[in-house]
Amino acid sequence: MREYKRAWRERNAAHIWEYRAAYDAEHPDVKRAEARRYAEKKRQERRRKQSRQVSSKKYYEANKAKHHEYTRQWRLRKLAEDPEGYRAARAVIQRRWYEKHRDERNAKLRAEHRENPELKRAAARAYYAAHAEEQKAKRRAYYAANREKVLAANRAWKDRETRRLHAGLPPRRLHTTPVAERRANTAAADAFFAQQWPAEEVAALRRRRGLSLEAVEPVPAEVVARFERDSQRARIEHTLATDFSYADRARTAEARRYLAAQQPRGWQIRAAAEEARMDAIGKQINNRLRHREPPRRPHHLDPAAPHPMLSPNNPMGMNR
DNA sequence: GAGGATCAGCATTGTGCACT
DNA sequence: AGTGCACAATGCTGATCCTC
Repeated sequence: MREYKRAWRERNAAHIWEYRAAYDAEHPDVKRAEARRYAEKKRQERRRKQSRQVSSKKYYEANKAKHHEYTRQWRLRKLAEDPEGYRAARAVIQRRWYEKHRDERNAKLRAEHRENPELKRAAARAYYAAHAEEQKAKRRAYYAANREKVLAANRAWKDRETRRLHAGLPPRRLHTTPVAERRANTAAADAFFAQQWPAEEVAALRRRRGLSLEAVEPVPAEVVARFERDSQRARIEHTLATDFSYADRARTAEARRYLAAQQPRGWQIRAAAEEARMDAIGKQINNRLRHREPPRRPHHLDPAAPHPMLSPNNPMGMNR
């Protein structure tokens, strides 16, 4: 009977709709009352659901230990009943969760590792020590399977090293900063940038350097003129480089001649001197930041062993 | 080939809610 | 009041890739 009625309603949906609309138009008060009843019913449902949640939560909080024990037993039972099926079902659920929280979780793992890398390192060292041969065999198998890839990576590395040596650059050493050092750096930066200078101290500093406001000389007209010339030159250079309406060669040459004419006599000499001065500053900074002796950890199995990089046969020792 | 960083995946435990 | 289960989170281990 139910099925028959459902089919009938489906067949006559348009008719029912018309009939309802006509009835509602004739009895607006009935329609309103119906709407109110419906809204009230929904509200009640929501309230009931909420109170169920609250009481469930209360019950859970009151019987937490019991519930944990129950859940533990339930899981053991399920596992015993059907180990394969249970594991598979669980894996699906976990997979779902993992897909949804992949980035978040990985970020968390990275942060944890950064906070305390020793934990993981110690475990890795122990593992390597216990499975040295196995690991080496795996490495060899990987090499056998990916020989070209490994060789290409080695070539790329050697090329880079060669370029570095020719350019006279210091060795490139990537290393993470230990937690303690990171903390100290942050604290120092905070102390430096957040420090408040009392007005009288600022005044004292200025006096000591002959920078008191009264003593500041007006900027010489010549310096102002040079600054304005340089600014204009930079603007023109920028326009030439970016505005295609200046693509015409003759006009470009003309503009350059104009720029040259604008420069005061001897500007090339002065520019070279400035260049040399900037170079000297750059070198100083470079020297200060250079890693002279890159940090090394002793060999994890044999702390007395020389580092492979120091081996005369190791191509990586080329920078020594 | 050593050792580090990162990530995936399984194990374990905790939490909350629907349902009986 | 109690059960059952999905989702959430963390622990632990090993795989893979990277740098040197």
